[in-house]
Amino acid sequence: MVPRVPMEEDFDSNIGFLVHDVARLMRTMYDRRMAPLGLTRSQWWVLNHLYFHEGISQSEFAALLDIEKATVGRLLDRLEAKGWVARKADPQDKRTKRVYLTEQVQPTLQIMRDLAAVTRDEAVRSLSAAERKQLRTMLKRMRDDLSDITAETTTGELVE
Amino acid sequence: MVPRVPMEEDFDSNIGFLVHDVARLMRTMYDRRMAPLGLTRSQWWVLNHLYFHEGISQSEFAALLDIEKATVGRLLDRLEAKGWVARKADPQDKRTKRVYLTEQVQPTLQIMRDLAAVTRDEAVRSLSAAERKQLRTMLKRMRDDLSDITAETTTGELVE
DNA sequence: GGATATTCGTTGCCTAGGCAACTAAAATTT
DNA sequence: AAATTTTAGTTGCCTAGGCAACGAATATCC
Repeated sequence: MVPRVPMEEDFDSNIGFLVHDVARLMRTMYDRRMAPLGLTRSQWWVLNHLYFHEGISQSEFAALLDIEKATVGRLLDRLEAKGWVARKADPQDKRTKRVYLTEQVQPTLQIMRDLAAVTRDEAVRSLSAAERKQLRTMLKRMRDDLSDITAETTTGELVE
Repeated sequence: MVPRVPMEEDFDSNIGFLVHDVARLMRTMYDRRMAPLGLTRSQWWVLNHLYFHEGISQSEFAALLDIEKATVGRLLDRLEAKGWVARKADPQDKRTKRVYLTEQVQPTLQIMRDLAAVTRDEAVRSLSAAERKQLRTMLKRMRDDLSDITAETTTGELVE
């Protein structure tokens, strides 16, 4: 039996939709600002992770980013087309491809980080330092919980 | 001059990406659970708003949801195809179409709300009541700030 | 060692969302 | 009143993301 919540008051304060909304607004802002550089936020996200995990396989990468292999593959297609990323065959395993950053992406990466910082600051400009810290903590806990649940329901029974 | 933040430590705690991640995980969970009912979260979002604003025009609707007219239009296409929504011509203005819920969507709406509540609870299950309240407050402030900035930069000069 | 499982990456098909360009219609200016 | 501008909605093209199915390659299990 699910607890019934009165929709009318809960509507605008629904955490799910608030998160969704804030994420969408931030994404749009990032993307709009980064568009002149020909880079989306997701692409930047990929490049940044790659910076710390050069030579990772696509499957490992998908697990790391917690997105589908197909999504990673297509993100890499676009990045490779722009010459920012290179896929190299693994000598041990003919199935796997390992991913590397190219030289020419480095300057772009730096600009991106700076632009991202600006946008991020705008999003949290009305939050105090203490609030930001709290927010981070809460979001991390939510993310970790959700990751666990996703993992459970993906690899096994659904909800019951 | 943009302040430089060391990426390594900031990476996992980047509020922008945390929000993005949590939003994605919640969306995926919602959608997965709602898939058997043939409804996505965005569609449910639209239907729920419509419940409180029957007869709204598509442009007003886009402004209300803070998404593009094109996006609203296509969401309505799918919902109309499923018979959950009806577009009717405005008698005063031949350009505008007004949107209404159909009868047969009502039971689905109720089920959706219950399912959504379950998923939402899972996402915040490790947060105390006080924390949830704080989180809501902060997210609202972020959303409102971002909305303002988006409105500014959309209708006028960019960043400078 | 051969049959079966699993894994890796791709492809196809779906929704969602943004931006830009367009048409029709209405509103405003001159 | 005619010309211009604005508005409403659609369409096209793009990225992102999920799920499912697939072929090739590897692992595992008799």
